[in-house]
Amino acid sequence: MPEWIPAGREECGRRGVERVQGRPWPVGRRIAQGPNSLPRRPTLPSSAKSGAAGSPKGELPDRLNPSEPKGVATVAEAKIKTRAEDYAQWYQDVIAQADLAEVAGVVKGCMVIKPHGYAIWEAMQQDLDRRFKETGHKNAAFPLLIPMSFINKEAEHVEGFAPELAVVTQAGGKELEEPYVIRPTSETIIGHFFSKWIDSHRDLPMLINQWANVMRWELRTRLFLRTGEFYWQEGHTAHSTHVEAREEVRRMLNVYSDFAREMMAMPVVRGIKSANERFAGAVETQTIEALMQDGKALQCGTSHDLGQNFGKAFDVTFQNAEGERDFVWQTSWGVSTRLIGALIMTHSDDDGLVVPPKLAPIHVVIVPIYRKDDEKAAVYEAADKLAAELKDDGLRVEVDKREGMKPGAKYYDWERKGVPIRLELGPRDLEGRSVMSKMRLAELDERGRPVKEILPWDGLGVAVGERLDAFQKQLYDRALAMREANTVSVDSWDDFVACFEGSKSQFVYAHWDGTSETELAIKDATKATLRCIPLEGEGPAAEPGKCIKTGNPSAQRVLSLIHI
RNA sequence: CGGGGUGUGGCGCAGUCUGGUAGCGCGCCGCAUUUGGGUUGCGGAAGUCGGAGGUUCAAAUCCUCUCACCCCGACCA
Repeated sequence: MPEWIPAGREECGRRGVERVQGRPWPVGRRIAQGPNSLPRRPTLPSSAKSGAAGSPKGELPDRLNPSEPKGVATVAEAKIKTRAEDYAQWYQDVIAQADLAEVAGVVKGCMVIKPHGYAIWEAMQQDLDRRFKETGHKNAAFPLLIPMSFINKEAEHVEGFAPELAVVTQAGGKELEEPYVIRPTSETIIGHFFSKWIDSHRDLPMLINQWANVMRWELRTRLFLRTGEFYWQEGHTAHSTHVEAREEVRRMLNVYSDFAREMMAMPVVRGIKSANERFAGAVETQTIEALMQDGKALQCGTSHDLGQNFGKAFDVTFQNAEGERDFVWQTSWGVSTRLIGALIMTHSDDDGLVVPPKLAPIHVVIVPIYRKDDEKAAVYEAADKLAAELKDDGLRVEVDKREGMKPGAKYYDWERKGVPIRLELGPRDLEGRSVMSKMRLAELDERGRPVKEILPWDGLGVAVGERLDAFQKQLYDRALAMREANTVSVDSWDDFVACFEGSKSQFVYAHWDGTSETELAIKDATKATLRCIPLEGEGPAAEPGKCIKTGNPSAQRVLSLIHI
């Protein structure tokens, strides 16, 4: 084995290790070696069942990429439908195979988020919570049940939410005098408390966030994307001026877009919703929109300028420095467990879940390889030691000691679950004080086998950290490339219609005359909805033109496409 | 709310038309075998057939009622 890494020193080389915000793994100060700079192990006998050759898995510039060779059907392919075959089924299969969640079944439209899925949500929460606190917000909790009369106080709010309310009419064995609704969102009940808490401009701004579950009785549900009950965070703030409230709306929208980009490795377009798509009761709704692999858009987060609407409905007033009483200016903003759906549809592939390392429940899985009991004991001992060291480096590590399962079966299992890096550790590695490492999106060699690399024990944490960094970046670049490849600007109605022929969908920038009538007419004709009017710096440069539908003047292009 | 469908071991299904011993695959448990890309064999445990009523000597199967969930459309983070 001439290419084998020679035995190294005892220490695991964590000197010179530092942590970076939002990045739990160690990062070496020394220059990162390219992933291909280390020797590759001699080739192993290839299994007859090994999957598709060609088509490097690390690239997915086109969505779906239906021309991708399928190769011999494997067990994995039988368990997960390909995206090209049936995108909706693929989505369900990925969730089932990665053990993220399941349909509750006993409760209509609701889901059970399983530990592996919830861990992703916890990672999201942790980072978002940090960002909220850094921008001055404090967490609080308000009642799950809201008096029906509260919902009725804001005209547009009632109208918007009435159809999806779940109502409690009985409690303690008696009919309630006034029914409660299970919160669909908390503007009303928080408005009530703001009116108690706010009296002076010195009480402002009031910056509150709540982590909670909410219920909206949806007619059609999909795991994570739209369920009867979901988990989210709702920020609620009150300000003394509209200008300050609008700054808050934009600030939190940017928190969301930064989070999407940095943590989820997901590019988003920031924009303003049309009147039709606006939050019920808001003056303006700002949004981040992402393009999924099937060409559809997903609204991933919203930030609302509530104006004084709820202030007036709940009598939230304050006395300003001049001694005059005024209604507060409020905002609200939220992201939900839908983001997990966005994550799946942005990065995952036909082999299962792919998660960016910064949100991955498990960064590294160590698969021990052995034949005999004595080998097993030695390999387990080494695996535990390496795992402990990697954990010391801040990595989330799992040693897969399941008995009666061949290593190959474990490989597939962890790949379906989206673990970014797998380390294979066997007797030969013990001799060489090394491990065989394989990335979740490893390219395939000329013979269709995934490229693996040998990493020495010495400095393993740093080497793994570098690879996780590269993986995080690779995912973002790939997602951005996919979005760019599926974004067009059109100027004529015919070109616009062509963008949505059949089941096609993509990001389309087009001129619109700004009226709801035209927006609805376009939707009727093409199923395409207006996702947002892009903020400055998003999409093509703002330039006047003519509406593709009516020919009326338009100040700038808007983003339109079919949504999920 | 319309349209369609499904309820049978943990999961996926067959059996229902034509009433007569509760079946199959996967999973699970045990033993052996295997282990660097989805081992194999033998043995085993596990089901009030969604619920109620009815017909019958006999009901998963036929009749009536009922409940729940899923999928497709209209609403939405």
